[in-house]
Amino acid sequence: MGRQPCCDKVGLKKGPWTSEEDKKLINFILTNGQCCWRAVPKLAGLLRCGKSCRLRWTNYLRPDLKRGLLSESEEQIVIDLHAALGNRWSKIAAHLPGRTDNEIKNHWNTHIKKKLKKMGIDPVTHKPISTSTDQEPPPPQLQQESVVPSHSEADQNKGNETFLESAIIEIKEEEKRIMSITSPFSSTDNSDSFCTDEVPLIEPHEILIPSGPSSSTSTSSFSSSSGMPEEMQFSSLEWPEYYNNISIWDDFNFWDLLCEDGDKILAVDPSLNQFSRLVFDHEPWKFGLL
DNA sequence: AAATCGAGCAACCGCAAGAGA
DNA sequence: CTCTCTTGCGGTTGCTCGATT
Repeated sequence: MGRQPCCDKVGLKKGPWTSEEDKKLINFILTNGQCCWRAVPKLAGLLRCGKSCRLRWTNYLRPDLKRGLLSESEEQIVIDLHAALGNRWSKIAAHLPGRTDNEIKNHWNTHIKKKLKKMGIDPVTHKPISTSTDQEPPPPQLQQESVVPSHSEADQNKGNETFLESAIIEIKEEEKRIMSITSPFSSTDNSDSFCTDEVPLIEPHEILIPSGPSSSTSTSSFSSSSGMPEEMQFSSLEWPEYYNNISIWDDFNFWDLLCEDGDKILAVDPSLNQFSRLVFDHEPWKFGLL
């Protein structure tokens, strides 16, 4: 029998995505939402396989993604969850909003692994690396807590502990539930599980606008529960001059966040000190002052 | 200044699970 | 129940870029 490959590889493009491809994919998903990924490339006019589109969206284009390195506290959460769950990156990522499993996996392999080894901790077992074999290993959970290093963020970690406990308990319960399934009818309750691929249709009120370090007049979080926050509306003073001259698609890496609000899209430019905002019609991808 | 090396990360691959016909 | 299709996940690869020689 054999599985059908995810795509007909003949004539399909591979490798890094161009901004033009990104544009097409974002345009399609924001216009139509996520549907059958296999159909996306065809409908969006992309010479990619659906899997590649899904990955690109999930790991890079999704509007709610955080950028940059994981913070100390996030790193600590990853370490603790990894101690409890192992390499279940998607489960770990589910407890770190705005982070993807791929990102966490990469960060683990490039940063955390080294860090733990440097500290004399085996990144696989989370036990102290020791040459002696007669050392009695502590129970897994207690042990992983004991080897986790304390640092200047201890206070924050205290807060994380309860978070982690509940996260781990939640996952354990989910596992128990799965294990205890004896009838197919009991498997339908997965409403409490969170999947990183299920969040593209983010509501405006769910988006937090990060405050820039020197934010003064125009940075704060959404607090309104519906519609476009007033603060996201443009004043001509906030409009960066260069936006009038560039194509947003030439390089939209400057996007930090965007969200749909009716037929509008909000985007934030973190490269500017004051997180200037732009609002534009996403159909037909022209933007300007409102 | 050029060559080499290594770290970091985006993207790919193959397998497994889920869903529906 | 079986088969097929789609999606999700984790491991791995390979490219890019900065650091070092």
